[in-house]
Amino acid sequence: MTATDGTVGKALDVLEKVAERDRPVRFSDLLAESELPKATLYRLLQTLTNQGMLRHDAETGAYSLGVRLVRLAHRAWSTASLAPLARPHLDALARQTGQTIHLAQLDTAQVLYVDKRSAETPVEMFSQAGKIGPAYCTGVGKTMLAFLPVAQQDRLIQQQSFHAFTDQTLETPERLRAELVAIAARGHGYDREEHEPGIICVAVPILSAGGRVLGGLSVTGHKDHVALATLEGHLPALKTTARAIAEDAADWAFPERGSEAVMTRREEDTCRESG
Amino acid sequence: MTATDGTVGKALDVLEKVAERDRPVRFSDLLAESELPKATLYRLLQTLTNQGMLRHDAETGAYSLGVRLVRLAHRAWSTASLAPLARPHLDALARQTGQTIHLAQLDTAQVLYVDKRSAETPVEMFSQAGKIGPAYCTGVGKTMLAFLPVAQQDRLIQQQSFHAFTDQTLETPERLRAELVAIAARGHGYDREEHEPGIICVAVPILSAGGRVLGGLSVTGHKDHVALATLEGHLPALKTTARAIAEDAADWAFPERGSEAVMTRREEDTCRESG
DNA sequence: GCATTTAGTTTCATTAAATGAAACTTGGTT
DNA sequence: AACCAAGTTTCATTTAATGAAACTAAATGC
Repeated sequence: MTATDGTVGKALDVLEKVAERDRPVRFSDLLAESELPKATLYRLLQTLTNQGMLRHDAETGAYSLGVRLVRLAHRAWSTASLAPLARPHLDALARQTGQTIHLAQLDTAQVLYVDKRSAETPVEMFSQAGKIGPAYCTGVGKTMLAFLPVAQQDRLIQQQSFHAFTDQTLETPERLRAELVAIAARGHGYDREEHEPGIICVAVPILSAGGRVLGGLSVTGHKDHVALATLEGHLPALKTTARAIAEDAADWAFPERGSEAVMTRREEDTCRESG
Repeated sequence: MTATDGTVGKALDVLEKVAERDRPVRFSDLLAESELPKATLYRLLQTLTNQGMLRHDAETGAYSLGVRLVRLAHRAWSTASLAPLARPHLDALARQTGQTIHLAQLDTAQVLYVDKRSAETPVEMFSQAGKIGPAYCTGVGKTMLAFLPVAQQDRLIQQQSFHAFTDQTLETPERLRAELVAIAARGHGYDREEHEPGIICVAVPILSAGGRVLGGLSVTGHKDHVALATLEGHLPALKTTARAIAEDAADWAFPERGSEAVMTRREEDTCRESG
């Protein structure tokens, strides 16, 4: 991001710029907010369009994300995210707790919600997921940070913006660090209206056998409807679910180094029963 | 793809290579199937990892798709595909017909299924969608091809592989071309077990006001369970749905050049009610 | 209807970055 | 201990990216 990473880095930045907007963007718009000189940006856009990562509407002249990205998206979703594998576990947890469940992973210094389940809207996948949030003031965010190796933790703390969303938000690296120590000692984290007034949650980390942070899991509620103590009551279920997800992830990640083993879990990527 | 497009093209090819496998890939595996020299591949992988497009597991040394791609996924999905916008329409159509519905778009010469709805599994989004299939032997594929400008149509026909999935598969460009003419004249296409034995479908194109192919829509069934005539009976509903989707897409794509207008449809990309 | 601005595209000498052969390091084998 | 395989680094060479500026096309103003 900062260390531009050559041409590829620039190209990906451009891609990101297009992705940020949720409407097609014209060349000049991108040019305005980009450091890049006209010709460079132009050629990058051409390349990305060529590659199917962007689409260029001939009529309006606007760029939008391309279908190739959508295809990669599916792959990324089912390979890199815990979501598909965690699905049944989240379903069970949602049913059991009757509360809103979040499944998150770290995207550099931010929290990426990869799935969300609420009691009311039973199965709502990609529509709700895919969103990002701050790490320093959310239950899952802080909890994931808490279980990171110190070096990485320090780096990410420095990257936090420490905006005071509410009067409960931890506003300094020091306070956050203290909180992380407490979370690590306790084994789970809280969100006490630090991001949004009224919203509270209890979160646990999803850890690999080696102790690596795979993701975070939380039960969330509004304090007018549910007490923090009630949410804490779901801790055993949360922990069981987190462990179950971690186990499934381990089975999947590398069953036995190098073998092309079983492959039961995911269907082929070509659409059968086509139409 | 063929015209490597410089460094960016190569980097994206590498990304694709990783995406193809549904397990983490080791450096040597990629090296084996790549044209690129060791050092070049190595640096590209580093760059992509740096950029968050890939993840590199320190323990196993394997590469997998990164979370940044998952985040882009959400964006691509909700921006570049018809899926989110078509959702309510598909729900209605599925309810009305009681059959399996496919929503597809063209990804270069292939069909990309962006959503699928079946009577049995009511809402199943990303898990089922995102898959790709051949254009020359699926209902949606042929139908989309049929409504393309000739130049593009010719180009894409040349890119078809014409593998005989079943004994019904159209095996030559000539036969396909004849079929496309018939589809264009008729306004809708069929799949008569051309891709999978037993699977039949009726498909219509989703066309913009200007006649551009936005996507394809189909009702699919197994011939043991439903007659082609029955599926044809759903044609009015299919057409209505296709038109409705096209209209929504038009409204969305460019409401009034350059204005930052209404923006009612999609929520902000940051997660509220966080957890 | 002509001049002018704005948006997008192309050119080309310069410069920076990608390249890849080979050397090196690391960890596991026989 | 010698060997081998996998991954990483080096560095002179080559190639491709760069960006200022010129150009074109369309839209807008006078």
